[in-house]
Amino acid sequence: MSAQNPHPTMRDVADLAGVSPMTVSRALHNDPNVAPSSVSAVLAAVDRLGYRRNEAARVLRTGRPHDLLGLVITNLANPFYAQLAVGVERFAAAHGQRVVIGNSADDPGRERELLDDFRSQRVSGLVVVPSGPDQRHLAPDVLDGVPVALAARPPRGVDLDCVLVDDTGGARDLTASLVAVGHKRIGFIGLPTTSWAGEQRLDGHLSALAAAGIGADADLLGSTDRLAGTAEDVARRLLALPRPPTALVAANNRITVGAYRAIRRYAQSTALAGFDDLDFADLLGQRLTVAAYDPALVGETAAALVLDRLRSADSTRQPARRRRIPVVVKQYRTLGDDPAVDVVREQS
Amino acid sequence: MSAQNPHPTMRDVADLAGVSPMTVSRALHNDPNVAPSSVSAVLAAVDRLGYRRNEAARVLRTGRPHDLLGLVITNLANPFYAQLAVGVERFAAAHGQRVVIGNSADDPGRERELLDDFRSQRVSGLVVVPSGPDQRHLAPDVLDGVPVALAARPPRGVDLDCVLVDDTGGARDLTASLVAVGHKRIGFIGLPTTSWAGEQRLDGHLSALAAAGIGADADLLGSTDRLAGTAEDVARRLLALPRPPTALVAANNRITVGAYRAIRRYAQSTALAGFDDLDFADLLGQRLTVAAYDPALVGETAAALVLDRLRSADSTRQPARRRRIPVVVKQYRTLGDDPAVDVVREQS
DNA sequence: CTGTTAGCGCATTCAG
DNA sequence: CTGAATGCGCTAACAG
Repeated sequence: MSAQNPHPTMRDVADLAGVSPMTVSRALHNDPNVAPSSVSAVLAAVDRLGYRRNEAARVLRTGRPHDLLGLVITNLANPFYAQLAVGVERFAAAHGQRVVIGNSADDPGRERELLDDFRSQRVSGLVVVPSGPDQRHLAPDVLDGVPVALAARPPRGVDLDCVLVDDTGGARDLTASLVAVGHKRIGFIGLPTTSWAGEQRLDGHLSALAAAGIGADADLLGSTDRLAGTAEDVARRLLALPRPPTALVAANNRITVGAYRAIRRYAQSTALAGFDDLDFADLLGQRLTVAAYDPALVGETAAALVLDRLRSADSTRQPARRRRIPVVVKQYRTLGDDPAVDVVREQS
Repeated sequence: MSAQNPHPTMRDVADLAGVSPMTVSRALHNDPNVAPSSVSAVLAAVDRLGYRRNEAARVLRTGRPHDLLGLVITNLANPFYAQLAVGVERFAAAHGQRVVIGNSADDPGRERELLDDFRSQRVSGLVVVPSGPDQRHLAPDVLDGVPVALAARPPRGVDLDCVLVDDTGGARDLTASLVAVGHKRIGFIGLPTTSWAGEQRLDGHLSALAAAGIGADADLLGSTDRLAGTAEDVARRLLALPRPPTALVAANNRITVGAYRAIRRYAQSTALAGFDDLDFADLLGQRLTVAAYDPALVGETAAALVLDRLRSADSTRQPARRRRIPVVVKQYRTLGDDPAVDVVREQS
């Protein structure tokens, strides 16, 4: 209860319990070869002193890493990555591991700093959303065997465990859902093509068109590079074409919102489909189709890959594994679609 | 480059550099009393071996805590707390501290576990979003002087540094903004009254009414307890009153969305104001007033309080401090308010 | 079942 | 400017 010695050690506990430090250590590790009477004496002393094992000493002595996972994320403020972090934390906690988080802000230099830090801390494993063009600095030999899994982006320049979203399949299904209801001129607003997801989602879109026998019209392919302007600008430009599209596909949630703005203003009959779920989708005055998946599952799966490697002895020898997170297409109706709309008051 | 000895020590570096471990230590600490030639020899050896200081050994030896802040959060999946975490991480990183995050899921038991863990890890400070009815377990003496700051919720049963949002003032201003445009019958949908923010926001609402000389009508006060049903249900009930309110105030973002649904369906002319900002507010088919603040600032401020205490020697002696995060009222127009609406295509 | 010995890697202290 | 000795708190490996 009362704090006198700020950090009592095993010695202190041992003295109070009238045993040796070794017995304390054993008792605290649930070693069966300790007399019950000793155990209770130790526990009592621990309680009285407020003793807490010094992790640093334990780590130093055993040479084993902390039960600590390092998570390097590009942007915790983005709900997608926040959810991913939730998934990592959840899985880690369920397996007795803590999580240290670092924000790389998509800066490869900062990413390296964080990795350095984490390794100095002797983390037992790493989950990384990589930011640079290449991940050779994450190769098993340079990491001295600390297991790592990439999340949301694929390894480049080296083969590593990774968890990816089914971008291509999701985008294909999204576009296919528009084709299925008769759309033939479908505009696409993509991410910068330098981004992995951007490339994949464009591929998916194009393959859906090809499968439907619709020729790709270059005029209908927009993207939100820095030059092209905001998603809303790009959408507006597409809607202003001589032969405008009857539907728009947006490559992520932010783009979907931009496209929505443009549609509401300039061409309200245009259909809209977007990658990523929107939790306020039913509040919009527009039907919306989305390609949805569970970002937390990405984190959970990545953590699972890391912990799995941690458990298996010859971790370094196993080949890199890939996991793919499924994407499903969902339709949202608007509030206005509800037959009950405008029924006004119930009683009154 | 090549990894041979998985964890080279100072000894290894010293041997390779042809100096003693002590010189390595000094060189790595930028001790001025080291010959430049030794420094460069050490640095070269470090680089060649991929040496990295063992934090556990350093911590053990110095007795000082890690440069590590523990963050206990109730729900990382909630954007509010995710932003708060961003703020903590940002401030910590700017001051050379890492952050360990744990999700308590609002469970006081889990919170204690996490705190225990963090203290075993010898974190240098703590930021906690407390979940229990009382925070005596965070008192300075039971924490042996590890500085702690509460975020988003006030201390109970003990006086601690804390950072709170100006719930009362924000709610007051929110309601006042409705009064200012002539509303006299204003419905309020609150949080469960057991919640700190719930209480404060209700207070603010009532004080705005009182200031305007509007008597509080109990019929117009709803809340989203478990019994009362969802926010949408409560809103609908208010709108169905014999003399329905002309405006609704929602006590947080989720409630705002529920109220919005009810208004769109049953009483579209009702004005709406809500606590918390909504990043898609302008997409709704309804003008909206919100009481907005910066959640990341809550985290930053809490981290600042902790680090400040860390720096000052006699930290325990200082009285507990309180910081209040300002809340501002913002008006959103809808897309439909835009004069450019329905201008259709630009060129065509 | 229990205790003793020894050393993990580093930084403080003191002596060159 | 440099090095040798010492011990932080803990636990593996060995005695009892």
